[in-house]
Amino acid sequence: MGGVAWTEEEDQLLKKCIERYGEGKWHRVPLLAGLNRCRKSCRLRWLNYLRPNIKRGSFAEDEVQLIIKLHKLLGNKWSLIAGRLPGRTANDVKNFWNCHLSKKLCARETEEECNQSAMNVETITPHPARSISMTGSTKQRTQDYHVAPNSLPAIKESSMSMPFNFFGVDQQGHDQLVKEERDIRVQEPAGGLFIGDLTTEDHRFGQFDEVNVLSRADEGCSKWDWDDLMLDMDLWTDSL
DNA sequence: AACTTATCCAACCGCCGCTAC
DNA sequence: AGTAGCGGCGGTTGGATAAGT
Repeated sequence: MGGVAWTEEEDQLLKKCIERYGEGKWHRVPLLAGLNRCRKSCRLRWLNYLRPNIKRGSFAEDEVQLIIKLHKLLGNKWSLIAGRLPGRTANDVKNFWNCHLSKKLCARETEEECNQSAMNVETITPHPARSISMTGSTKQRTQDYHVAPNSLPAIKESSMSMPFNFFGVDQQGHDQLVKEERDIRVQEPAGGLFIGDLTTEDHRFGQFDEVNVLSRADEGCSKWDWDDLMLDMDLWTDSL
């Protein structure tokens, strides 16, 4: 291996130490646990191997698809990608990518490039059937999203009191307040971060070709980062 | 069976950003 | 403002194992 392998005894010592003192303060762990390992080794061993609920074994097809999608959006941000795959560690995801996906995708891309140039076909981006644009209060960013009805992700328990106003754009191009929502429910941290109440099934949205979601700047920002929010909008819409 | 090559993955290394002083 | 210490991250390494010849 890359270094000296951990023994069963060392694992037990580390596990007991974390159970007793909790995670964090890694600089103290070697001393507290009585281990002849550096803080980084202890942290890594815990995060990648000893931590409860770590999923072992091969990646399921849906996990693979999610990794590909996330990597497209985030690049080599393994910890962020792993954060959205319950039970998977950043190291697992990174290894899996390096061993399996990078080669596979590279081969596929080369093949596609050959096909493209051979056929001289122009790629056409489909026009969204219905779009949603979002504007954050702290980081201005607007983008159109394709939203298909009845295909929204499941909502898990969590919430943030971030006020949003839903504006519909009518046929004359005028904004109309459709809905005011305070509690935007989200899924976090491991399974992603989705806006829960943004639903085109809402009959009030049906009359509009476009819905704008605007946070109210006067209320400040929540603990969730807009980048996360936007990422999940990307994921959500990309999967449709 | 013996050897070589490829693949997997745990562990290490160096860097970065944050925080406290 | 500068610096040290820390946690965290991504890239890399190299031993173990599987697959191929």
